[in-house]
Amino acid sequence: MQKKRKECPEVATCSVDYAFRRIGGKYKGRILWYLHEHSILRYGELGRTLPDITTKMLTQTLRELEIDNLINRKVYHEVPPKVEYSLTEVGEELIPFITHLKEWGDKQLEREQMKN
Amino acid sequence: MQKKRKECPEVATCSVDYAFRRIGGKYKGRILWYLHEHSILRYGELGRTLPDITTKMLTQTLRELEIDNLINRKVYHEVPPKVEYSLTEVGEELIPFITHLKEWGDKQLEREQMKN
DNA sequence: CCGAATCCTCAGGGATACTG
DNA sequence: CAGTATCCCTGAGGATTCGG
Repeated sequence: MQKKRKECPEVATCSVDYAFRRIGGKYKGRILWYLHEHSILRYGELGRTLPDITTKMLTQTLRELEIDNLINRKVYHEVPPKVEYSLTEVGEELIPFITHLKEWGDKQLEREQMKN
Repeated sequence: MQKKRKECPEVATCSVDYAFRRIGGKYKGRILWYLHEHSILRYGELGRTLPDITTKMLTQTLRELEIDNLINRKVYHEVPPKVEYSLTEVGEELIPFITHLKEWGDKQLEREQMKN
């Protein structure tokens, strides 16, 4: 264990780890889900949909998702500015599994309700 | 945005966020996946399967998964000691979606190979 | 309206040594 | 073998201010 932490071959080629690094973080799951539900959302709309996020994290997270080719960013050069975000095809491919995960979460939340 | 960060109702009841908090972190995805692949793994076997993990994180992560009722911990009171980990039913319910995610990751990794 | 730029905090994680 | 116990550090994320 823990020798040569970086460049570890197991980690480098593990698709589970690969995928989790791409959708990990505090907000990526919810952003992908909301974009799926609404098809298109503007920057400000996303911000209101995630009440606990700061502009810094919103921008940063959107950039990462864009670089990983999970979302599209469409800029309207108007005044006032307008930017729309939507899922790419690759991003859409993640939806079935986020749906699965959400259903699981709903079930667990219900179970926890039962106890109280 | 960012007023009253904690106890935000949207976050408290969002099942997507709920689920991601339970399977987030650096190792949980891989641990669940390996436990699914092997059915039962001992502490040391898990450690060898995740070459980049430390004993501290391995123990800590296993405890969290156990508290969330995703894995079973079975202790054999022998010398030398022996502890086996396996998925609970609730944990098994996550497998279809981790499978989905893994397939997605494999496909992305292939695409990245193509470019090089 | 949609960010960029700073500065800062803190918790997730790492290294190392020790134990029943 | 299967952990504990410490100490430590990095980087994800937060608060605030400024700009086109």
